[in-house]
Amino acid sequence: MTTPNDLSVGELAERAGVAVSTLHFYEAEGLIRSWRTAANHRRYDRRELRRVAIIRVAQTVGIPLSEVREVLDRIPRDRAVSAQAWSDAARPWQALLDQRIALLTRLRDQLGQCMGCGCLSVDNCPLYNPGDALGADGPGPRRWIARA
Amino acid sequence: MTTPNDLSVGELAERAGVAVSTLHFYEAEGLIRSWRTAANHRRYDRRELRRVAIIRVAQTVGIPLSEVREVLDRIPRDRAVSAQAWSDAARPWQALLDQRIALLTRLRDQLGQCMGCGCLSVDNCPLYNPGDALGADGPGPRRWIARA
DNA sequence: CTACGACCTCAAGCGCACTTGAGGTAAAGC
DNA sequence: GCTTTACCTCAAGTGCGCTTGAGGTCGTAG
Repeated sequence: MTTPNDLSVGELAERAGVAVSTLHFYEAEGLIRSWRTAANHRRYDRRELRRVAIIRVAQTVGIPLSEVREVLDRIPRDRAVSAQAWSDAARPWQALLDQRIALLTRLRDQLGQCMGCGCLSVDNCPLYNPGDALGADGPGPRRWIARA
Repeated sequence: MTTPNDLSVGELAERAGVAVSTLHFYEAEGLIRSWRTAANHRRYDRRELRRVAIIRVAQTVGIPLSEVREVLDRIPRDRAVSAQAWSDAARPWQALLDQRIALLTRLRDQLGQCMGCGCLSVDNCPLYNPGDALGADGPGPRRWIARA
């Protein structure tokens, strides 16, 4: 049983729209935090809901969890957080979004033309600039994020 | 040695800005095609360069290779392809880009506010709508693609 | 008293998009 | 002849973001 101010995993999962296993995972990754009941069950402060929501939004934008953690780590848990502080935390992501929107707009406007004209190549295509968007080295899936 | 009209893997890799291993991979996945010399070396028609370029651009936008293949498969190799045909092939991706740009714009304009106001939740946040963008089921990384 | 559901842990699996490594061939340059 | 370089194959590894499975605990309802 939970009070109106703390949530079980099941409850948090439902309210946040994610699987219980996902919350376990986020917690193991240090993105959210819980304490335990006598029965060793997790309890979450209601405010963790906001963190989960932010994680999901960031995922939508393609921000890796490691970066989400960096942002979340700067937000204190022991005291009230002003709306301003949250907005400030979101600032770097807004810049990222700006870049990303610009890139996609460029792609949209030129894709048909470029595919048609055959100009696509490393040297001379206005779109095809690998360093621009696909910077990741090493194995694993390429991430599309347009990094600064 | 290659004639001006066909390329070795190394040449194609350099001109396309990808690793040789990537070309091997794309070929195994049926995205590009080659024939072999007497020494069992791959030779690519120059036009494969355009295919590789398109694959990379699609990757930038986050389109999975399976879908890229579907598009490429509709483009004939045995005859000249009109600019119009290429543009037509790009059409579904343009629609996707439109959606994606709209989503990101929405995010950019509301992220700071939403993070600040604490409205983020499944029920009532204008941004936080999981079905909207994170539709993938099952294991594996979530893809952010806003699917139609 | 037993069944049920919700929770727990830990290890392993999965899908994608590649890369890396081991072991080998074939032609070209010194 | 020897070395270098470019290529070949096939199997296995990598990183991310989770899910799945096996095996177990706890507390309430019937």
